[in-house]
Amino acid sequence: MGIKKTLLEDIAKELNVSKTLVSMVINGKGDAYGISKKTQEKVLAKAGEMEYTPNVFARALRTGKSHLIALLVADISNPFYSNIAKYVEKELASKGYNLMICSTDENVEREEKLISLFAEQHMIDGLIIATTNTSGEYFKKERLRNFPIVFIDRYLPDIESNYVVANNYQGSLEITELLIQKGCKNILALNITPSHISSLTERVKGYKDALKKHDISFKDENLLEISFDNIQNDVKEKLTKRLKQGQKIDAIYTLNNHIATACLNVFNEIGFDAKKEGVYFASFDNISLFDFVKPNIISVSQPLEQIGIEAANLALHLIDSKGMDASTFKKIVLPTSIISRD
Amino acid sequence: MGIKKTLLEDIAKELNVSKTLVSMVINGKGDAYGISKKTQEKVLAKAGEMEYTPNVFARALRTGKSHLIALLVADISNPFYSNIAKYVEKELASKGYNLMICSTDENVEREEKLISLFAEQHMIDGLIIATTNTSGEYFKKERLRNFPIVFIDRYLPDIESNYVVANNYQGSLEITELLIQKGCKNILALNITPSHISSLTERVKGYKDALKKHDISFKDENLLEISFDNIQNDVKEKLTKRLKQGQKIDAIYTLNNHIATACLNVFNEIGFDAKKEGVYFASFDNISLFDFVKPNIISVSQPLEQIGIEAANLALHLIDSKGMDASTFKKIVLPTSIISRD
DNA sequence: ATATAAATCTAAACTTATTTAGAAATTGTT
DNA sequence: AACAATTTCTAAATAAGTTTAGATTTATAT
Repeated sequence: MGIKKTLLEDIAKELNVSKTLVSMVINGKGDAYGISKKTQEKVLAKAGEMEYTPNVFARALRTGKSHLIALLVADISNPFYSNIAKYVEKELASKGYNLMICSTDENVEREEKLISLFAEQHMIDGLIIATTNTSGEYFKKERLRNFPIVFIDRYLPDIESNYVVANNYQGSLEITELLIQKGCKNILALNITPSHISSLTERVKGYKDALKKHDISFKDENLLEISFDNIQNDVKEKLTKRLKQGQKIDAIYTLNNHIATACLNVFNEIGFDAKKEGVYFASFDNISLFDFVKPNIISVSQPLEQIGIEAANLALHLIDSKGMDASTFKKIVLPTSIISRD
Repeated sequence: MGIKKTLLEDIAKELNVSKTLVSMVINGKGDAYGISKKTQEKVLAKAGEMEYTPNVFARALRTGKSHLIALLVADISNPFYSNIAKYVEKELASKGYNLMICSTDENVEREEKLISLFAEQHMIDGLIIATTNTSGEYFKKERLRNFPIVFIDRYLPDIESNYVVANNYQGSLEITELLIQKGCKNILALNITPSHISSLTERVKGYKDALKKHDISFKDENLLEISFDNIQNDVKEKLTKRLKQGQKIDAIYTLNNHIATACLNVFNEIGFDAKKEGVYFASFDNISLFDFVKPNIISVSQPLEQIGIEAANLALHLIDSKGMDASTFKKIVLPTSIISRD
């Protein structure tokens, strides 16, 4: 292993002091423990010279703090999550914390295994999670009580929790209204099923309420439920079928970026030209490349940077006020914006 | 902190055995240490019943292994990296390792700080990195000698190292040849500068060699160097200028997905319609949404999954054969493919 | 029954830091 | 100079595992 790592004890020996003292100084507690300025300087100088870096495991073992926070997302390759991840990391780095990003692959068991590994064993100090779980049952475990957890994107209705989400209801309401203003009456919405996920149910609610608000009656045939396991094929089958029967569609509105991409693929496959057909295409979630995609996409943009920053800071807050504040849950709901691309 | 965590000692006391024995059994070394089957069963049953999970810090402190591998990328929000990250994680998870993904923001100091924090302190067992460093100097440090490091995407020419990269030269050669076959003579390439990065220099080389191979002389005015700090503006300025002067362009070829996106933005801004102008648009790197972007993009697709899997396994191999194998470096170069989208 | 070998188990050391309780050195007071 | 009060520092305990060296117990051979 190349060269031996410098230990506290090595510095202590060099300076003929105790490792206790060295530890105190290096942790910035020299003044608090009444170590003379001169000694402090000596220690810091020697530590620098010997390139001392503390062993994080020994430190974490003793203190119970790792300065590590984990971010669990369903799929890190989804730009929605990878962008949030970037901002979470940046914010945490500025506060002396490191981020572990893990992708659960929308797999509940894997999510629970990771939480168990990281959180229950206190490998991490806090957890930020876009959960794929549909019930809060798992999070009620005794071991997770009082563990700092921040939900992002999605929260679980059946437990009290701290969360940072976009205003899915409002965003969905607004984009639907925009379509209505453009003259659309028959707006076909595509949702993922099973969708106990809070963000999606609220988007559906926003869609329906917008219709109601403008006296358009909701029709079952205008909400396609796409099976998560088989998005591409399911969109192809159900969309093709719907396009052929039922009332003519004025707009297609996908409730997340996954379905949007699947739709675009299907448009290509079946040779459906939305522009020619006079059909608007809209989607919740915004991806920068949407700017160049044909057909034009009207989209709801979530404040990714803000979600990241708020989630990071909320996690740090929970860590600092461990237990003190356990009774009050912070629920942060951030506004979305519509990108219309006419 | 809710309920007290179960310790080895707790199990030992319950069963009236030593914690040594419990540790051995739990680590699957019961047979090796000659613990009777009956006792082993007893221990495992009790451990399950008491929901024992080992303290990773204590374990790592004693063994020097954390079963953690870090993946450092320049920008996790870049789909190229986030996709690789997904596959690396999946592969490692299947082998009992966990992945820490960190984004260095193309910032050399941050990269070095993270490496120092993770690798030099042995917080991680291995490192997979798309380095933003331009020289291998930092990696020659005594402390990093023999530390398992796998470079991905980019390697440093001035040091011997283990790496997994796409065949950037070949891919660039092929896409340039494809453009030439389509009748292009004046192919404008846009590169990032400063580009000591191996992947980019090889793409430039592939581009130039393709021209040479087809007896087309390379012109300086057909290779724009875009400043990394200011991609968008720089592309706008230099591309606009080039479009107005010099010989007419037959194709625009961006050397990575960042510049491709910047170009698309500029096309929009200045109202340049590549199709109308009869200009092909090509880019190294492929993003799934490219399928729907106008103008059509001819692109070089890198084998993201394969890169991820190979990198993960190479890292694990290095960890296993710590030091044994230090003299032979594995250099894995994977083939790319062209996606032509006519 | 006794010595030897094999099987099974354990006490204590060890990993590297932090923290507690208290010792030693210095300063101040009379 | 004697005693108290500060200031400065340290030995030892501690975190929770793994590993080493060796102790017991059981089985086998004579």
